[in-house]
Amino acid sequence: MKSFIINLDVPFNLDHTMDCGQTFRWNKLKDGSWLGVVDGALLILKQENSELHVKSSAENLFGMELDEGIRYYLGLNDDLDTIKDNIVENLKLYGFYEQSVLTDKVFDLYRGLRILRQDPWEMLIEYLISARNNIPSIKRTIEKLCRLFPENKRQFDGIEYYVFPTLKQLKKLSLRELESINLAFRANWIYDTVRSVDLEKLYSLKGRSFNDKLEYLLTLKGVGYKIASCVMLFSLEEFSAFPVDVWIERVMFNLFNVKGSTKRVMETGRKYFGAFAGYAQEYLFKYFRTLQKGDK
DNA sequence: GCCCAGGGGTAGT
DNA sequence: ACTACCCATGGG
Repeated sequence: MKSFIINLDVPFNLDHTMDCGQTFRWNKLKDGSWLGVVDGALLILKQENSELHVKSSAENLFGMELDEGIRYYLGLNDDLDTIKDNIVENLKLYGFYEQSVLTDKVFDLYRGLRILRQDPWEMLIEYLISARNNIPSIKRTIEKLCRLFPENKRQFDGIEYYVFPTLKQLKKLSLRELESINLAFRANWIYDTVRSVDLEKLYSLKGRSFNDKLEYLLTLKGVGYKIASCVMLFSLEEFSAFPVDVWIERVMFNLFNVKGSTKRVMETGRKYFGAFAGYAQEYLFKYFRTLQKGDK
């Protein structure tokens, strides 16, 4: 058990980061702290202004010292000002002045929202579950999937939690067992994908080109442009990836008057927002979704 | 009962 | 390459 404080020397907002739709396994407690399972460890994070209070069940993370591992996971090394400027300038380059003003505003509104460095295998399965599904239901189903493996149960500081199943574990599940946790038509996809995915290949995609990443991901059953983009953006450090879901579809019609196939809208977003289109996507997703829902 | 949800596969153009 | 339709389930 390790407990310490990270002094934040860059803009960071824990609530925005954990509650912008990029992750399904972080949960907020009543006292304002966030609970998550990362690299097999339970992390408890609580932000108090520029202090990030950390409790961890493990001594290190991703083979790094805990402090360094958490900075990496939270994307604290990303230069948010440079990223915002890049996006805003790119929009102006294409003559989208009003859109650049809005994007600038949203970046200020949710200042400190960062893209996490999550696990590619976990993202692949979780976003397969996300297809034509709603966020509360996605979270419940992921939790049920973890609980199919009692051996994955861990305990720390009086809190019980489950680590995400390995490929080997999911391979052992029959189609019926997958269907038993309400995966519906997604059960077939997961059944096929766990039998065809090459994890070594998947992990090696980090550092490859956008097209190389996309090409491989699209070979997996149930993975189309949207899910591939989520895996790339949230776990393969592909910040030009631009996931288009029903919300972003509306946003893109709103901002650029484009509609049509996911591919077409995605390509438009990547072009107009530029190298960090994925960052723009996350901020806009949170902004428009919060607006429509009327909560918070 | 109706509608929708961080979509994708397929068959038909 | 693009489009229309279907896919199961839970929650409002």
